[in-house]
Amino acid sequence: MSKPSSTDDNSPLSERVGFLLVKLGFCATDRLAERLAPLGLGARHFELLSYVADAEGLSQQQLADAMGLHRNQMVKLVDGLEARKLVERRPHPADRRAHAIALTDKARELLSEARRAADDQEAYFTAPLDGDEAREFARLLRRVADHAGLS
Amino acid sequence: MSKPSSTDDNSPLSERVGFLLVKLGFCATDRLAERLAPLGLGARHFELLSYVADAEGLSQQQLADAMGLHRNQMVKLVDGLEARKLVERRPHPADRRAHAIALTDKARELLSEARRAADDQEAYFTAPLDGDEAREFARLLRRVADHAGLS
DNA sequence: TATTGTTATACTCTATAACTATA
DNA sequence: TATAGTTATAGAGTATAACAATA
Repeated sequence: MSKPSSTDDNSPLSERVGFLLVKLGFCATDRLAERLAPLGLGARHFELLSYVADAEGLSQQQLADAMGLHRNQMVKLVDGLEARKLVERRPHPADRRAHAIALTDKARELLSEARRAADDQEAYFTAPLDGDEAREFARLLRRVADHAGLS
Repeated sequence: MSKPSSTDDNSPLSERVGFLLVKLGFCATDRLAERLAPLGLGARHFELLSYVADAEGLSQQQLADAMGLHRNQMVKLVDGLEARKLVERRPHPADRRAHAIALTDKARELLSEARRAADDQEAYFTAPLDGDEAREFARLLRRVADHAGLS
């Protein structure tokens, strides 16, 4: 008894779910980067700004954990955004080793534009789907992502 | 009048389709790499072997086009597989500049194992879905990928 | 003149270790 | 002793330009 699968073992690579996820992932990353480039932001910058906007005052370590990065990588990421006056390293109220990362007003404005860029990228991928399909696609993606521990 | 969307502009990043595609893509790549590692293969090697299995005798340039790579990258990729006696560079029947890439019997055996690794990776992602949902997920993914020009 | 395979180079990303100041 | 931030370094991966052989 084997569980019925949506693809058989000899179906071409280009139709397999696991492989489609890989390819779509690279493509989605590229398309997002394209649309963010005019704003001078990379996908990582956008992600970080979004996290900080959702929860201001977190430490670099906490942000790194949330984004699945090592704290070493967070340093350069914050360096870049701080140099552009988009985030500030403030003294952490509870731990003098840590920085409390905060958004500037300039960043809040830029983030609005970046969200529109992300809307645009999303629309590009959901374009071939009608309303119901797009909602179902989003629901299934969230469920799969959740199960894979991406939350 | 704006088209109804599956997500509104202020929904958290982690629930947005565009971002889920990015994150799931990285995760799917990692999980595939994990399962292929015991076979000594990277995701790129597996992809190349699969393409060659589907159409033997293609040139490196044609394979590079199919995989969305530059021909320069294909050289090292083929080098690695040739060193392990998984592919052969044969004289191309129609163009003396080109190589006709062929699979060895050893590669055909390894490819069977690699496909099982890919099945395993796929099962990991579709685990939270029931049969109907998995089929619908695959259908939607194919449609989106197709529209994004990944075929 | 254009194309295939190749090499070399540089640039970006990422992974790791080590240091400092705090806890 | 462990943790937050930092720095430096090495490795993988990627992008580009150039060259020889052939079309």
